[in-house]
Amino acid sequence: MTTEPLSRPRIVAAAIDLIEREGADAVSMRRIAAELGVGVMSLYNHVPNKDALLNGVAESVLSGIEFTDDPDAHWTDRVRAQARAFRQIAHHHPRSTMVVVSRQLHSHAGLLPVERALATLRGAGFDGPDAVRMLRMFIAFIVGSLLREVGVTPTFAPVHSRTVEAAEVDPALFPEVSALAPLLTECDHEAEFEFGVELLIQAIAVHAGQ
Amino acid sequence: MTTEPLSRPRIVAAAIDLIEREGADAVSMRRIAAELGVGVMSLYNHVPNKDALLNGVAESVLSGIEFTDDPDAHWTDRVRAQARAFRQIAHHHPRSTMVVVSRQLHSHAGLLPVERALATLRGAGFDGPDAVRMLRMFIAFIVGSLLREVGVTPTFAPVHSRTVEAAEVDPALFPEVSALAPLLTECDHEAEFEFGVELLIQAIAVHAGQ
DNA sequence: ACCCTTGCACGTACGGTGTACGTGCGTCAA
DNA sequence: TTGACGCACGTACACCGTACGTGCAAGGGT
Repeated sequence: MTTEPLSRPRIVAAAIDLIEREGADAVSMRRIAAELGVGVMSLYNHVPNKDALLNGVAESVLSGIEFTDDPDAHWTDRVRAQARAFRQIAHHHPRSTMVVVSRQLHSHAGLLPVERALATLRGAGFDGPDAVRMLRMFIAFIVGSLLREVGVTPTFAPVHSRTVEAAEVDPALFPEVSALAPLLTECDHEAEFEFGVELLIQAIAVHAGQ
Repeated sequence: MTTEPLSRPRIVAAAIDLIEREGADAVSMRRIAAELGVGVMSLYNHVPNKDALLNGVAESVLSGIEFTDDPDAHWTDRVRAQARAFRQIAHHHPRSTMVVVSRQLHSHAGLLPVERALATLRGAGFDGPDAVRMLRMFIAFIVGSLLREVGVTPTFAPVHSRTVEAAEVDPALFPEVSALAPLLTECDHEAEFEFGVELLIQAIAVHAGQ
C-alpha cells in the first residue's frame, strides 16, 4: 500500500465519498480517518475542525459544477443553462446537497455562480437592484427545489407510497389532499424543476418588458 | 416550586424555548432535562427519542401559524395571505425555522397548510396536476426564502458587512459581485419575499389565463 | 384491607462524538 | 552535526443519545 501523503483535498474527497455512500450522518472525524487508514488527529494537521471540513465539501461540490456559458446566447437560455447546471449537484452528489446549500461560503467557489448569474442578468438589461432581486428569487427557488429533490423537505407525500397507497389520510378532514394523493405521492423532479424555471423566466421577462 | 407533571407538550415547549434562546445546536436531551429540572431519562417516558421530539417541535411551530383564510376573497389574495402566514414562522420562531423545513411531517399539522393551499388553487380553477405543480413551486420558493432569511443559506453577502465593507473580493475576478457589493450585503427580507410572491402570483395568473 | 399492576422519575452505564494536548519521528537548513 | 519544523499518532476529556434496571406512588380487583 503506497501510503500517499495526507492532504486537505484527499480528506475532503474521502468525506464526500463517505457522505454519498452512507449519508451525512455517517460523517465523523473518526470515520473519515478510518476510511483513509489514518489516525484521527492527523486530520487536524490539514483541517482546523469539522466545520471547516464540511465547508471544504461544499466548495468542492460547488466547484464541480459544469458551467458552459455562451455569452452570445439569449439571456433566457443562459439563465436556463445556469439553473440546470446548479441542479446537477443533486444528480452528481445527491446526499451532499444538504451540506452545500446549508453552508454560508465566502470563498471563490461560492462566489463564481453568483458572479455568472449577475453578469447574465445585467446583460439582459436589468439594473443592479433588479438583478440582485432576480438572483435571490432564483436562488430561493433552486435551493427549495433541491431540498425537496433530495428528500429533506417533503414532496409533499402524505402517504408514503410504500404503504397501502392512500386511505391513510382522512378524506373528511383533508378532502383535497386525499383526492390528489396519487399526484402528491409521485414527483418527477426534473419536470417539476423545468416547469419552475420556465415559469420564473417567463415572469422575469414580463417584468423586464414593462 | 410547584412541580407540574412532565408531559410531551411541556417538553416540546422547553425545546422550542431553548432553540430560540441558544440555537438548534444547543438542544440535547440532557440540556432540556436540566431546563425542566428533571432527570434525563424521564423525558423518554413521554417522547420515544430525540428525532420524535424535533418532529414535535416542527409540528408545534407549524400549528401555531395563524391562517385567516377568507373563502370569498380573490384567489390571489388568498395565496398571498397564506404565503405571508407561512413566513410568520421566521418571525415568531426564527431559530426553529430550520428544524421546521428540514423535517418530513406526516401529521395533521403538516397536512393542514397543504390542504388549504390546494383548496384555494383548485378554487382558482386549476386542475389537479396544475394545482400540485403550483403548490410545489410556492413551497420551494418559500422554503428557500425562509432559509435565506434565517441565515442558513447565504444572502449572498460575500463581504460580511462587519468587516471593512467591500474591498475583500477581487474586482478583477468578480466584477459584478464587487460592483454590486453594497446591494448584496444588505437584504430586506420582507421586501424580497413580497417581491417574490407577487412575481409568482403574476406568473401563475398568466399561466391560468392561457 | 390486601395485593398487584401500572406509570413515571431517576441513576448508571455504554458506545459514540469533537478536539485539546503531548510525544516522537522524518526531513530539511544552518 | 544540530536545530527547527512538519506531521502522524495516542491519550484524555467533556459531552452526546439512549438501553436498562430500580424504586416509589397511585389505583383497581378481590
